[in-house]
Amino acid sequence: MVTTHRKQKAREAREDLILHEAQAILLERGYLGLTMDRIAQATDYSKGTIYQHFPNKEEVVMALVIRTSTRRSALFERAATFRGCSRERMAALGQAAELFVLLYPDHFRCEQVVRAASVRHKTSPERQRALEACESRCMNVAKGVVRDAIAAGDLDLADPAQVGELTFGLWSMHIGAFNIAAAEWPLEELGIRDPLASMRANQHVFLDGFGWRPLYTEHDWSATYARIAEEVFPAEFAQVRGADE
Amino acid sequence: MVTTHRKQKAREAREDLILHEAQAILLERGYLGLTMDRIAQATDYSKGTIYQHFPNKEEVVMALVIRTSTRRSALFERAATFRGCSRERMAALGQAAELFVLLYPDHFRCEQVVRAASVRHKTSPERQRALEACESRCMNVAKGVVRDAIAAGDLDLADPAQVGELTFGLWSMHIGAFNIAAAEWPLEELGIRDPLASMRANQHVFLDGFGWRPLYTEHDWSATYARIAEEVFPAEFAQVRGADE
Amino acid sequence: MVTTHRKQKAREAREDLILHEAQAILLERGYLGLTMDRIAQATDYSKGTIYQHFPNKEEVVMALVIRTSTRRSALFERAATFRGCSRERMAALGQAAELFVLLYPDHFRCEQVVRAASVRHKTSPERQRALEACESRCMNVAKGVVRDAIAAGDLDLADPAQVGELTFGLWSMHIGAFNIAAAEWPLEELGIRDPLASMRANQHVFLDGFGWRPLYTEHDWSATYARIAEEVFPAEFAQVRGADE
Amino acid sequence: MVTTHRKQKAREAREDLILHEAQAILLERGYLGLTMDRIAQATDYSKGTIYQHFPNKEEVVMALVIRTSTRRSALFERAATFRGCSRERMAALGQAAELFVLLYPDHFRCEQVVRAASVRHKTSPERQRALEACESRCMNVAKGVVRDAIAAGDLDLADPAQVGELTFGLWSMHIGAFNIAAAEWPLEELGIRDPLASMRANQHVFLDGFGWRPLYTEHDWSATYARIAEEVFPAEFAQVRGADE
DNA sequence: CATGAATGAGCCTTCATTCAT
DNA sequence: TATGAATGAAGGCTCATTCAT
Repeated sequence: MVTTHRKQKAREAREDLILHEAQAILLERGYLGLTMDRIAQATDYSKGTIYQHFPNKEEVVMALVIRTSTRRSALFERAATFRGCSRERMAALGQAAELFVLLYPDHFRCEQVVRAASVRHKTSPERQRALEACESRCMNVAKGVVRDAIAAGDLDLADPAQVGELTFGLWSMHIGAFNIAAAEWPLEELGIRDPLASMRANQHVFLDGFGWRPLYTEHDWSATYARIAEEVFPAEFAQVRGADE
Repeated sequence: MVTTHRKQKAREAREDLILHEAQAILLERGYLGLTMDRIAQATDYSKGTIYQHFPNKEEVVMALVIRTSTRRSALFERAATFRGCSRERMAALGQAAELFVLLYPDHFRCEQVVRAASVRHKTSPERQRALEACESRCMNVAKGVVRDAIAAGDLDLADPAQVGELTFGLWSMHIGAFNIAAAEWPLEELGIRDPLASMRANQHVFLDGFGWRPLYTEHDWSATYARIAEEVFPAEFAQVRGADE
Repeated sequence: MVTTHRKQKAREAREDLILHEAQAILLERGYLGLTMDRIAQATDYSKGTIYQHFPNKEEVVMALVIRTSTRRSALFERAATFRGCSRERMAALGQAAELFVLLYPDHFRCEQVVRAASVRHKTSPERQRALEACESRCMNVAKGVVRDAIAAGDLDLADPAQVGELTFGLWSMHIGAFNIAAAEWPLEELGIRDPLASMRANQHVFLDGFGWRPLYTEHDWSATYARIAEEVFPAEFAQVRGADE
Repeated sequence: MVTTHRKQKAREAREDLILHEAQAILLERGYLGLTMDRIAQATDYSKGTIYQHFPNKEEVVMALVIRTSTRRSALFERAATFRGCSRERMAALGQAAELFVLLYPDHFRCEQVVRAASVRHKTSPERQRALEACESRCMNVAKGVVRDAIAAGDLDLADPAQVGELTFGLWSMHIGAFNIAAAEWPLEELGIRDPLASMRANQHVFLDGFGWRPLYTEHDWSATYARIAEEVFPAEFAQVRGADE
């Protein structure tokens, strides 16, 4: 029993090491540059051992994405606990999303890889479901905040179907902004220096469009953001700021 | 002379065929599944012939994207000529973007491929510039309409820099929505059936947030859309509708 | 008749152009870098036209080598006419060999290529014979001078077979020195700065070893070399010196 | 431990086999005819396995040359230990060079290949240095004997720089003679039947030219050569003679 | 005659995966 | 259970040569 348990722990540690190194390679050399040989070399294990953990290369990348996505939904769930009015809580969600991007700046590219049908379909159904679950959790957290806003009278939606639509709008702005930023599009031509800041501003405009109270002009948002950073993500912000210097 | 001309035409036809088949393969099997061998086989030409048209695989994809992107900027430029108030003209631009997606539903994925630096940097500088030019044209058309709105008093922006930000917002919603749709994300969970329609609604909310008049509730937009379809894109709409049936 | 003649001249001019460009390519990019495509492009003729002059790539290189080798034997024959004693005439031959290297510094590499059996055997027997004839002429000129030396009493050889041996000795020193120089061997380690000068000195030592009079120490060789340059190769030396500046 | 050792040996055996077959192909079909495919086929290994030993074709040839060159410098070093006067020791060096040619008749052509800059520059710096080291050792051995001759009063050189020149002379005769022989030049025309013997004779003439005592005519060289064969290279001569029959 | 599009064998190299030790 | 040698299909690309126009 004890032995089994110890072995189990060793196994997990190994798996973590593999994923850690795989991620580093993926970021440095791209998906085509990620080879089982290189993972073996980086981890100091043999190729055979790698294959005992992951039946193929696709599963490695999938596991990578799931691991990070799990952290994202955790961030979202923590953000939703922010003690504030509904729109403040939604701002906390936005903060979580931004924070996630800062913490895992390359996850986006990894996820794109797994999104390619040719890759995803080679992975096990369990892992596919695990990934979907991560996403569901994020979206449901967001929907919950929207519903709370309606319940609290902060937001009036003509149609309950708009709950999903609003969420979709925020989400697509987020995804789109990162896509654009990652793709080396000529943002200077638009006068955009800090895509993250612009995106945050635009999301507020969008929520104002829905009439979600308090409107952007009715509230001291910088105070709210300071509180979010301090009350919900103190450790993460410290980490992000530390990396900056 | 005549001979030269005929040869030139044959060459172009060949190039078109290659691009056509390459696109089909790219969509079916992804970028990694697109090989020069397969292009050769699909076009019934030999590999050598393919290489006489395109010096490498990356240039094939690049040519593909440029060809379609050129059509997009043409659609945008036509949309901007719509005779209506400023927000109606912006709606025409949105219409152009939607139309483009319906006409070339797969362009989006192709473009993603070329966006990857590792691919783009292998193509000739001329092609790179050509692609950038397409994008610039689209963005400048959009910025022009925003500026016209300000000049006409339909829109008040606190800061002229917001011209770019507004454009960026619409654009990122557009890109994000298609990314999400293309990635087989579980949109049903959000109750989204028609991502295009949802995106259009969200963009109106966004513009309302900026106070761009006439607001969504102040105007008969379905009449406007009907006019756009009829006056600016009659042929295209016929084609799209025809494909539906 | 006249037409035929004119055509013949045009044909030869074209052939010269082809060889000229082929040589340039061969030198710049090596044998593997010499392609029929490049020759066609450099000459502004089509590939088909090139093939009407030379049935394959090997023949091009062969023709190249023969053309230059012919010039070498011409230099040798002229050198042998130098009016001086036998050893001075042999010095003139050495001078011719050096001059040739200066005039056609890359011929050596071209010749190496043709020497490879795999290349030579693809060329026509006539061309193979033509190349051998060039070499024979050079060697016979040298042998003639040796025989003249014996006849004049300047040289005593124990065995008439040594006529060939002496020639072979000079020749191998020549070839060897250029091989070594061309191969980027670390000559500095031997303190050799100017392989050509060293080779000339060594050849004199060699002839001294045979007792060919006048010995190196018995004669003002610099005066002889000056006379050779002036009387036999005035134009060539002018050309070589001109290139130096 | 034992396993590691056995594996190491197996690896070396494999490498030897690869080099052996590669050499055969190189000699039969030339450098261009040497392909990784053919090596794989000849060794009955797959191409992938070959690449696990040598990262590219150039390295294969380089390894080939280094392996044999190492043997050459060993022969040289042994030759220099011959107990005799200085000129006898130089004769032993000549003997080593001849022996080497008889033992590895094809090395010469392989070396030519590696000499081509385009090939050498694709190999690892370590291998490049290893090859240079081989050559340096040979040349230094020769220079050492020349210096000993001067010290012993057997040789007077006007200028110490001539130590290198003398070495260069012998060396170039050697290289040149083999180049000529390998290139299927028409040696019969010179009456040369045995290029090796002629070269040896010529080298003696050359040393006589320097006045290196004892001169060719002052000494029983056949006795010296017999002693060299017996005292320094008994095994090698047996091998060479055995192959003759 | 000139042209250059078309061919297709062939080259070097990579890498996911298997399996004997 | 760990290892890493072996595999071999596949990929991108080149180029001598042919032949219809």
